[in-house]
Amino acid sequence: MSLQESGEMYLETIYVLSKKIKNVRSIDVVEYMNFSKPSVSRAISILRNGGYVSVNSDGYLSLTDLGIEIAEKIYERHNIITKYLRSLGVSEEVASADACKIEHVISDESFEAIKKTLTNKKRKGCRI
Amino acid sequence: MSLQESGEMYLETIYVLSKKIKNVRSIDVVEYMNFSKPSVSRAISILRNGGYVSVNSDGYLSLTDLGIEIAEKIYERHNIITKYLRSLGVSEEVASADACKIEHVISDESFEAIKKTLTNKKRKGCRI
DNA sequence: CCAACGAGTTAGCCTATGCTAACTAAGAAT
DNA sequence: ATTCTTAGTTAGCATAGGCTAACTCGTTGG
Repeated sequence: MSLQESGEMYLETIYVLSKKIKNVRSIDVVEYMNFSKPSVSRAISILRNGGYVSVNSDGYLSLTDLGIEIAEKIYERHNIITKYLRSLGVSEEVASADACKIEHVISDESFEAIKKTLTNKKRKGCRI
Repeated sequence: MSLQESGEMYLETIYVLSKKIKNVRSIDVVEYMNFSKPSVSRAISILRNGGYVSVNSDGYLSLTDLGIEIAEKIYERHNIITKYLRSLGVSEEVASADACKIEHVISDESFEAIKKTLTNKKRKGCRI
């Protein structure tokens, strides 16, 4: 079972929330994503079945190794693509919103090309 | 009624086919997109209801002004994004496939920034 | 002790968008 | 003229992923 875009978003959200708060619950995901409790509940159970997430007896969510792998990949993409668009002069909000879409659909090849380009820009001290 | 990603793809396809052949029929769209006839049939009728496409008595498809506007926008995005990824060293097939996804989700702001960057690269004669 | 609240689940609806099976209708070919 | 082919439509299935309504269950407070 390969993950859909929405599954990736859930993993990324759990990952991001885990950096902010010690114990992440479904309700935190609900508030962060502005989805309903049933939507999150179902999504989490699908991710649990897929081996991406585990839920302990207190209802705290954690990512499995597989979940972390995917979440980190998406999160890195989000950050790099956002920075890249920022470097082209795009506003913070728009860059982040676009990165949020693009991160799920871009190929490894294109992403690596963008990442490399960004690194080169930095090395040269380019501001625009 | 605002168009979904799939609707944009159908419009773009009709637009592209119109450049190649004089009279575009649903069956041409079927073959081009590799979708089933019923899928295309339904999509066309939705686009017709939305005022994006018209079908004459011979079954030939044409885009309305609104349809052309959207198709041209998406088609331009496809081309510019493809070229841009190519300029970063991405292979033709991957660049085109990624552009096909990104074209539907990127904001005007980010797209214009990319377009401008590409224009600048050209002006400077940069090859990579 | 019992009511209220908070978190999570279940049931079931809705839309979008792919599909197959099976039909219709028009034109071509035997 | 009957049959075959081609294009398009209709009916209905499946999946993904939102939603609300309504339930459970554990904790907390009067």
